[in-house]
Amino acid sequence: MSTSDHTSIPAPPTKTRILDAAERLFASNGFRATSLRELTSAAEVNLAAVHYHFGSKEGLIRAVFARRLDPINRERLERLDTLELARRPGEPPVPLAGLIEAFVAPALELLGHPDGQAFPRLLGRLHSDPDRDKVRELLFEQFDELRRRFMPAFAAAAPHLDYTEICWRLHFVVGAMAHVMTCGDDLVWVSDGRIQNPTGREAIGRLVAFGAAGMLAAPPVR
Amino acid sequence: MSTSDHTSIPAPPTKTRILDAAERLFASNGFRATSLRELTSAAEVNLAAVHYHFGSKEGLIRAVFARRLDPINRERLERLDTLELARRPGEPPVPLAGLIEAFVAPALELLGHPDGQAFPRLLGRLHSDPDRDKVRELLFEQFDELRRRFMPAFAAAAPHLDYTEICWRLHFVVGAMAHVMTCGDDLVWVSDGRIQNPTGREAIGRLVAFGAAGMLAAPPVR
DNA sequence: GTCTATAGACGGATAGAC
DNA sequence: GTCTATCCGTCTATAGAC
Repeated sequence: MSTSDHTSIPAPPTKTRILDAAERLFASNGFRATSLRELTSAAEVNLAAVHYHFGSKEGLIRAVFARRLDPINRERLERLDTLELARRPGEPPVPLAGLIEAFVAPALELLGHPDGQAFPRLLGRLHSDPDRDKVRELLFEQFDELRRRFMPAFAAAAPHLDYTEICWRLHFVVGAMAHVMTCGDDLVWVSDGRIQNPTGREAIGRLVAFGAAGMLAAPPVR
Repeated sequence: MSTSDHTSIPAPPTKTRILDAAERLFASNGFRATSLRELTSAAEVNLAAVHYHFGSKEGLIRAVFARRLDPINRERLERLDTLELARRPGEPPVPLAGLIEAFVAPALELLGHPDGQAFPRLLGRLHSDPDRDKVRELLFEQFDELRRRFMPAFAAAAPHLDYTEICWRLHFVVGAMAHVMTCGDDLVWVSDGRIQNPTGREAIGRLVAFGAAGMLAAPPVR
């Protein structure tokens, strides 16, 4: 209070400035290709501040993921709760489209959002990134709970498929979702410019329609 | 001839040994994380041989992609030729499932193949890799031809969709395909071990069934 | 074509003053 | 909490002998 100017917007604290710059630079250039020197210059903080606040470069990337992923996965589970609580016993199971939307929407909604706009690239790339083991333990707990909650719901909603076929098709849905998060630019290219700035909202609607139809298809002959 | 032992299998030439090691290491650890020292040790060649044969590390990665991608994309176009030539004028268009298979099979078939087994990881990650610009020019020409040939075929096969909707759904199919190529391990995990060593053949059949059903779905309401 | 040796730059991490 | 200065390892690339 003593030295602050009560009319100016205070600059975010050092820790937040580092996280913001890290999210943006890791998303666009990758983890390994982003040096701490480049990162701290962009954040306008001292090089040593990263080690003070996060211990190491690896600790920083873990913090970057934790900050965004916690709320996303919490919302996924809350949406699933809502769907399941709205269903009375004896009624048909929660429909596939609802389950898919509960899973993909919380992640894709960040696409158009000004805050955390860069994070989807990072999250989508996570699945194929060679550095994913740096955040593996962090993610494992959360994703394991997602799996425990969503898999039975999908099994009930798709009684025409055996368990392995459901896994395959969810794998396809996750791949499509990740691709939208990482490669919006490719969409501009394949459409020859007819698609511009795809928003999270339209991505969600289209992916839910596509994914639900794919999940509903008869299983392929062996 | 003068010094070779005619009873032993000759070791592959230096250039091939470098390409093989590079493909394997780039696939598992990524481009930036793989040093030329590690690579040349694994290939049992001298460090300077990379620069002699490929000019630079960047030239090497371009050569790694060119070696595998040329035949894959050639086969995609040949399969499309076959489908279109088998169709007489006046008959219904080439079905969606056939088009999807023509596109995804040549890439996914490498999954179980002993030679070039590592390449799919590399290819699948390509879409989201921050280093993709290092091979962008190389890929652009080939993918542009794929787009020119496949897009009209999909448009004819999916008259219920407008052009942008087709682009979105192909984007989903490509994402699913890429995810299968990079993340077979995830499939083992989500299925709780019930799926082991997914082969290219079963991936193709399942993805074609899923993707064709997704493409056939009615477009979502705006 | 293949090797050794080394240049030249950059990386993450840390000590210690303030 | 923040800063400067620096350690020490690793990297790509190249020069030049063979």
